[in-house]
Amino acid sequence: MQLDEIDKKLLMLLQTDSKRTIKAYANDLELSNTAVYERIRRLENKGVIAKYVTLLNKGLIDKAFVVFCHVKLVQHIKEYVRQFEREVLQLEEVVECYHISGDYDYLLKICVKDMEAYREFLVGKLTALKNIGSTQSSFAIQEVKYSTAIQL
Amino acid sequence: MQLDEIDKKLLMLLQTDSKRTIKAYANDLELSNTAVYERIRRLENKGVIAKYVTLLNKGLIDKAFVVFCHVKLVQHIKEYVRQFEREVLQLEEVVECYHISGDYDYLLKICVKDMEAYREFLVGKLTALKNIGSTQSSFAIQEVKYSTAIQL
DNA sequence: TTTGAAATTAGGTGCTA
DNA sequence: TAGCACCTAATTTCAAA
Repeated sequence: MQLDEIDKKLLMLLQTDSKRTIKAYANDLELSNTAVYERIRRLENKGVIAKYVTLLNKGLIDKAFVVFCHVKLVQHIKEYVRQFEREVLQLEEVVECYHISGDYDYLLKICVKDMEAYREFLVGKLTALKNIGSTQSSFAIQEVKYSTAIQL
Repeated sequence: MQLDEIDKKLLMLLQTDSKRTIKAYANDLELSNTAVYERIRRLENKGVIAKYVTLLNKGLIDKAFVVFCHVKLVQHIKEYVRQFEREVLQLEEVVECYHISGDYDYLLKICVKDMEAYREFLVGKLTALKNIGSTQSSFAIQEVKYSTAIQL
């Protein structure tokens, strides 16, 4: 997918705030309304723009307790791996999950209310899954940076 | 902040897709246009709704190489810690950074084009910072789950 | 530039503390 | 009676062609 400099600037603006008017983006880019409108349509159709979402303040909705959990599986048979990944998708507390290189197989980011809620998640849901070997939890002491924007 | 069941449903809808019309949310919630409009306004003013953003498809913009980097500082004097955190905020490749418990001090999530770009980031920017002790990088083999939505 | 649709505002009702 | 959440309807603004 080829993006010119205007596309990149536009995408940076959209990543920062998706609720401004097209006219506002057009002003910033020194383009016409229509030109910007068509670029956005094109970027949506090509799939570069994946979705428009609302971000919440975790502190105000009682989900400020963030934990990173490294998970090791017992066996790495394709079938078991697939099953684990399918099950993780269903766990509402898990906001991110990556299959990673290194000592552990997976890294999960979990958002819950507090330590008690995390314990319930860990004992009642995560380690209750088949094929989980060991886990190691790191607690977020502070969120230094959180961004959904990718620099272009 | 007190959220009733309607607020929670509304926030789930907004987290999933922020570009639908108010009428559409109103239909789903079986409320009037105005009632939904005023709830959204209230949630914005209270700060529960932090912002509206556009999410991009990392694969289509050459930033599909995701790395988790654990960082240990040499010294933990408040001044040095603050400086490190200030500098991390300026690193455009770093999309998330958490001060965490455990063997390492920080966990960074980094999005770049490829291994070569990561090497340049690591050598040219991250380990060039003052007070960095050791780092350990884990590469994302696969993104199993990525969500900005928090379950309410 | 125009037009239809959407967001926003205005004005009023009923419930609850 | 004050405050809140909701309604319908009028108005303004914007996306879309």
